[in-house]
Amino acid sequence: MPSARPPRPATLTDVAAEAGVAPSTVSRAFSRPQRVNRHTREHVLAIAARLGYEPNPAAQALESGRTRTIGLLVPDITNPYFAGVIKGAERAAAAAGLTLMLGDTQENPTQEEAMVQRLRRAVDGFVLSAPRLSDDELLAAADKGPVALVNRAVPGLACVVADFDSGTRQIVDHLASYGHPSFVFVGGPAESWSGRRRWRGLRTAARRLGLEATRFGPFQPKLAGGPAAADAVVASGATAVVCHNDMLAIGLMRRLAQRGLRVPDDVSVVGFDDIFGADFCNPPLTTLAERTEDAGARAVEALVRQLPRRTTDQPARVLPTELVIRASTGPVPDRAG
Amino acid sequence: MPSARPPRPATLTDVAAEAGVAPSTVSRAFSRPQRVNRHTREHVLAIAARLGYEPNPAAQALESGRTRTIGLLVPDITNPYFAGVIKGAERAAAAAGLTLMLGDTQENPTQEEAMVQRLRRAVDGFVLSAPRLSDDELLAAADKGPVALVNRAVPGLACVVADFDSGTRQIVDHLASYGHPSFVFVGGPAESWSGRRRWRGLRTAARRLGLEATRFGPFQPKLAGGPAAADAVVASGATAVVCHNDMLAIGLMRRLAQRGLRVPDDVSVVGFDDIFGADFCNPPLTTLAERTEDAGARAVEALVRQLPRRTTDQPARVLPTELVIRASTGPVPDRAG
DNA sequence: CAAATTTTGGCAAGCGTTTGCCATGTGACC
DNA sequence: GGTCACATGGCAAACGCTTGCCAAAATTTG
Repeated sequence: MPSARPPRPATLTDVAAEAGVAPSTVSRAFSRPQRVNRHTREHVLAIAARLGYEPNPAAQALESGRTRTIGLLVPDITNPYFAGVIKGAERAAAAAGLTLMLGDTQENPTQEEAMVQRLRRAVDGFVLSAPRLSDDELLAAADKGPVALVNRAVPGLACVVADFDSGTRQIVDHLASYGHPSFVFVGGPAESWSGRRRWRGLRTAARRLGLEATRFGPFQPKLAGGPAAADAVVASGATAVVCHNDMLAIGLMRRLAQRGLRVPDDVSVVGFDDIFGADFCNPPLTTLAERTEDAGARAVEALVRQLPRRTTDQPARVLPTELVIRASTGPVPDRAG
Repeated sequence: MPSARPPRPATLTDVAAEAGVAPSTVSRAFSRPQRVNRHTREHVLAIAARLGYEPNPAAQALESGRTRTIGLLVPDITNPYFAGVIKGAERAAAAAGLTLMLGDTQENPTQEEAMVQRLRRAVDGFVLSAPRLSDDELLAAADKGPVALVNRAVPGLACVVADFDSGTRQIVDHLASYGHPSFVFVGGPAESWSGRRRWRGLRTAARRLGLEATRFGPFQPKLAGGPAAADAVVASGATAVVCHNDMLAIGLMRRLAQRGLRVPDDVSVVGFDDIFGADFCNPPLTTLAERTEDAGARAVEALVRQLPRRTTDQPARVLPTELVIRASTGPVPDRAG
């Protein structure tokens, strides 16, 4: 063994020299196994293993243009809803040999745009979860590279969305069955597509069943948005509230409790997402469950599918939703007067 | 304007040609502003802006060896504790112009090792949150590149840890003040350094105050670990329980409720972390709060500090903890017999 | 057995930057 | 007016890998 082992990490060239073949052969032994004789390949692989060779991703990316990395942007990492999406995406990405670059856009369209810009050259594509960007901006982004959307449908783009039509109908059915003549929808950010979708579904279902639906908001889709929403609800005298998401619903319930209102005796509360915590808050929250990990995983898969070449048409993948009835909803209160 | 705008993204060379300078000048205009005449620089920058030039990160990484990216590995993304760490790390990384690569190790040392291996060449350094690897393995990893640890202290490595000594003392004081003669510690994974640290602190504090402390476990540090832990606790007849973390504590409380035990009337429960949900579960959980976002941010800062050159010595940064007393703890029950 | 075909491996040209080194221009200093 | 130092810009060699193209070898075909 004449050649000294270099102190720096072994390169493909080192392996080639040690194995007595050309660098191209080593490269192909890894990336196009069938392009090289089995015997040669095994020899090369053995040498590579002995030298502890690991390809330099930067060099690979430079030449091939592929980074084996995808960007995942979420509005708020600390919202357990997105934690689920991240987990699912991470799993699917790992399965595809891809690495995840994570960005927290802080519910901010400007920030989102900036992150897409900044990461664009560093990733092979984006999964955008609940993006706050406009359709046009999203389309523009998709023009420069593969994109998959979670809970946002834009014609022509790969989308994974929850089945809000059926879900909102379930919610309204549930409320109607308890005798509520009306409800208020506590809305989230105006830019939220899923928020608009939820409201649309609720309103349609309400009309069909003869309930009256009112929309309040916008409110921050976090615990912190709850108090303001709760106060508006109290002032309105509503008997039932559907909140933009569980964070808001939980924040609202806490404020309601502070103000002496009982859930569900005085007010029924429904959320969206079925996040971690929805089943052990007090009372346990009735909410529309979404398969968040699936959503993340499906989005990555959709992205992977367009990685080699962009496919022509991408049908929106819609995920089932399911109303989880817990203790935060109940019959309409019997208020004399 | 003689040169046609290329359809592909503009490269540094394009900018150089258009500006009538050498590529090296363009490069320096960006990376070493003071190395080039102000007039020239402004001209170059203007051309670059007009051409929409953005440096190719792969090419930069290849030549410079720096990727402007750091890896963040956590045991479980869906644990809100780590969501906080991630958020803080993301913020600090963005502030330093760095991007985060995220990995979920699934509480699995093997997985953790594999991810470090896989990402090593793609990042400038790692933040390892609650790593399950052994000290030696961690040291070995640090030998190949910068590393910062969260809630794990290894001599010679940059560490950010919560102040468990003071924290555990607060817990035991609290329990003692309620008259509990003893308590059990419901332990998490054996590989968890912070778990060992917590137990050590509790035991020491217990001895000092004349309480008896027993350790159960290991249990999974998730909601799912709660039932088994609860049953063990019930069987033991303990009046107070300190859990490895809040997830476990909440899972345990739910099981306790199912079995007809009231918290805190029959059993007091204390957790660690003060995660999202700890304040609105039923009853609200007494727990040791940790500044998770700070922890993430500090770790990234410590990492950034060793990015240009490794510093000689890294004192562990210790973060304050604070006991949040809520409703899950109370006086020792008055059990006749 | 020669010709045609398929495998297999090597050559060399990049991919888009950074950076060490050198050449020039400019002003300062004596 | 000459010497020096410094500011500025260019040259060219990497960085480690991929890939189009070609040649040699092996295999099939007529």
